[in-house]
Amino acid sequence: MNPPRLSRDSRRQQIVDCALPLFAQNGFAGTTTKRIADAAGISEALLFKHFPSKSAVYSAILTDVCEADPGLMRLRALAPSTRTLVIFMRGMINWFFGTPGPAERNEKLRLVLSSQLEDGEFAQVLFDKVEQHVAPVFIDSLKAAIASGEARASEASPRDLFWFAHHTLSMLAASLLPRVPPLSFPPPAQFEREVREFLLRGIGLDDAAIAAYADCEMPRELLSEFCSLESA
Amino acid sequence: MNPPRLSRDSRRQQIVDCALPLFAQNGFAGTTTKRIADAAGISEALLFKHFPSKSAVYSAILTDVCEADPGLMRLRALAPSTRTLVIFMRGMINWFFGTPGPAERNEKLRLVLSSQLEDGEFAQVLFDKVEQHVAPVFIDSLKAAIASGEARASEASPRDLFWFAHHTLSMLAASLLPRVPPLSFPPPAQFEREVREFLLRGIGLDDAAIAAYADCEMPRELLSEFCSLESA
DNA sequence: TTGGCGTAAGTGATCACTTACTTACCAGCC
DNA sequence: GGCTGGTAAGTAAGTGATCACTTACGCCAA
Repeated sequence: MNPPRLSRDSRRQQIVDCALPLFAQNGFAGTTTKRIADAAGISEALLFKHFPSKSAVYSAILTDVCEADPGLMRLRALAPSTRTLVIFMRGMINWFFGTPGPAERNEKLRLVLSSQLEDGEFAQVLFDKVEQHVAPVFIDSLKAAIASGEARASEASPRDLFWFAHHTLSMLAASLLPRVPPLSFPPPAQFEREVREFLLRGIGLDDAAIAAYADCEMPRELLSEFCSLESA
Repeated sequence: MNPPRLSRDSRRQQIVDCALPLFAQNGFAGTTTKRIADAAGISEALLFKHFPSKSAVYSAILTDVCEADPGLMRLRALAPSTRTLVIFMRGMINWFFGTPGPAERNEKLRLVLSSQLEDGEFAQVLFDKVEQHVAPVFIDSLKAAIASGEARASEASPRDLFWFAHHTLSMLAASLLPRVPPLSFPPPAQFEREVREFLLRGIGLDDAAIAAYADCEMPRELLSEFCSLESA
């Protein structure tokens, strides 16, 4: 009958887990401590035994989301090449629009957008991580593609091009967040082809190279790596 | 000594004008009716004489922002061409990053992002307007560019390509919203060149055409048109 | 004189957060 | 094993502040 008594750590983690979707859905101001406590199945008093303030819960969520540094070494181990570049781009598109349940991804998107509407601190931490761990794969491969003649050089640095592509995908995903999306796009498979071509052309890849690697399959393991990786 | 008594319409408009930056900055839940009243220099009671609820003020803002249908006819009157396409793209980039005070633009950006984090209704209305009044210029010119051989056809429809470009710019602008932006980019002039090249390449424009129209000046009047137009 | 602009002073509800208290668990001692 | 005391998990019932929103009334121009 009684709910189980949890250890300090697991209770704290449970609160964070329960609060995450609430903050993501309703924003900081729109989320009440009562609703967090209810979601966790505890009293507000206990919530404040674990966290000194509502802000502390929010901060704990943000640092939590920034954790998790999975096997990105495997992706970094891939030799920089045009093929890796295309695989990378497909992986990134897949992360934003792919199948493995939009819940977690949408929560992160919402947190980033909320952060940008506020002080941007969380976005900064997250983008730093992406720039350190994700972007280099793209950058090295793009350089390799240019060197091999399969891509033209750009006005923009590979690093800037990475963020252009990343931001395009972020905003597209954001526009699909509402229950009734404000814009309609083609079905997933076609949509993926469209976006991929747009981005690969944008970063200077030649049409011949785009066509050549159009059907290279995503290594399954790498694809899943990518999903967890983007959360780094 | 007494504050001036305003007519119903002008008072109502004043309230909307004062509330807009508050909602844009703090979101719906984060904005209190007291702060709106203070910003307008009136009592809360008067606020509720003009609007039945806080939500009504918000709705009035959104419909207000969606109004204003300026001389977009002049832009539509431009003959569809590769040159018009490049001018259009520069105008769009300029609207997102240009000089005429980021205040108004940032407010609209914040409202759109907030809307996407909530029900997306406002974003839908705004995007509908853009698709009706802004996108056709782009679409027709891109078709013309393809027909003239200066652009390659894409997997994506010109309409989708327009939104890809628009979303890229939206997210870039959104990432620059926080006081301390989470990402740093080159100085404006260089940044504009980078983004323009990325987007024009992305929509399939040939490098030769990009270079050919690289220095075509923005007609001043059209540029300002564009600014007010994007709010349509 | 009177209709509508305008406000002072509230309303109950809900906010983040506390206080005072009970309950379960687990030592260490007999 | 039982008994027990200390500690931490957990809660009921608040706190004053602030929320969105009202009521009752003054005031001024037409």
